[in-house]
Amino acid sequence: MGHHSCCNKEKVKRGLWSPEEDEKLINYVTTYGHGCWSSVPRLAGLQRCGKSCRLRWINYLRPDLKRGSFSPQEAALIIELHGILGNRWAQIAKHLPGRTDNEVKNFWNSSIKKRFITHDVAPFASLVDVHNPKPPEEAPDFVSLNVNPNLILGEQRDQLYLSPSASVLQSFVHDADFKPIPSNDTADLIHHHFPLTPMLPPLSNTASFDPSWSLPFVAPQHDLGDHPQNKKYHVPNLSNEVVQDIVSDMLVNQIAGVNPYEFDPLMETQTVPKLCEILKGNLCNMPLTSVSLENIDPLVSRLSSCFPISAGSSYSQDMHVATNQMEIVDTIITSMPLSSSS
DNA sequence: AACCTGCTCAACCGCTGTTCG
DNA sequence: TCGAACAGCGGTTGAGCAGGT
Repeated sequence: MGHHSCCNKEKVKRGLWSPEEDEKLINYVTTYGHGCWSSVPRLAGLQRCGKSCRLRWINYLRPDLKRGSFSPQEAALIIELHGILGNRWAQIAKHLPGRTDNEVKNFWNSSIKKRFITHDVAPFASLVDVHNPKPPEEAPDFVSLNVNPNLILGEQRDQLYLSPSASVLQSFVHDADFKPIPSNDTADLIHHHFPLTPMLPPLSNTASFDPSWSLPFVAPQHDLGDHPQNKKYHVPNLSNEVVQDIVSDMLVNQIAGVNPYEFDPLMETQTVPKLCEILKGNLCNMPLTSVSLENIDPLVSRLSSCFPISAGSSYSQDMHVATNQMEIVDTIITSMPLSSSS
């Protein structure tokens, strides 16, 4: 098990980087550029291999790196992209400015993947499912809908059609306050709740909006039509507002311990701590004194609409419920530490 | 207080693809 | 065409930490 060729020539240091080493690397790269990485350690006066220097720079020292927890938008996009690209972390990271493949991979493995493993469920279908869809009787219930044809990663246009994957939508439909329609066709169910809407730019005036959310949005280029085979993939296009709402609902329902309908394995446990951090990160970006109703309005408005009115529930959408919702929001906010991330 | 367990994430490993002489 | 050097990627590891007992 030999080391990388550049590491064999002389004794090199391993393990965590010291601040002094970081400083040397930063000084060298910012002054001269990295050039050939194998020569960087010698020229920068470091007892490291070039590979280690490269990794340290790319994953940690690069000035354009974003720090802190993933925003709900980023989380949603990672889930979405992973459904299409699989474990191609570098490809996924390219769509997340300031994030590294390592970061995305760690986030996935620690926060997202586990909930699927826990329930022995394949989180997303691959592209194969698009091109070789199984007949309905062979396909698992949600797999055929897990592929989102509205998310287009076209190199020609370098633009995305962004809409949540069907799995996310299904989770949303389960979790939010939607009255199920009597249909076994989930696409119909989704379409019932999300009439086709053109893709809109992300909201820029909401507290939960992440300024780095800079993916270009374009109107849908085509419709998959009514062909029966296409129908199963015909997920409506959703505005980014709805994407944000979906993630907010995922957060709120779980944080509040709300389970409006039946137990949903896709939405249970494991992701809660991390998603709490995401919400925390967004809210804590505001000065504490400004955490007012106005600032959290998007979240509150979703709370108002998505809390359960299920059979057997005594809740109704009156002021009492609104008060309870606000108490929960307050609880969430006040329970958060003042700062997050490293 | 001590120990255990699980989680996070920086760093490493080993492989593949690309470049260049 | 070939092989060495290099860049880049995904999988894995392990130190450090937090929370539970």
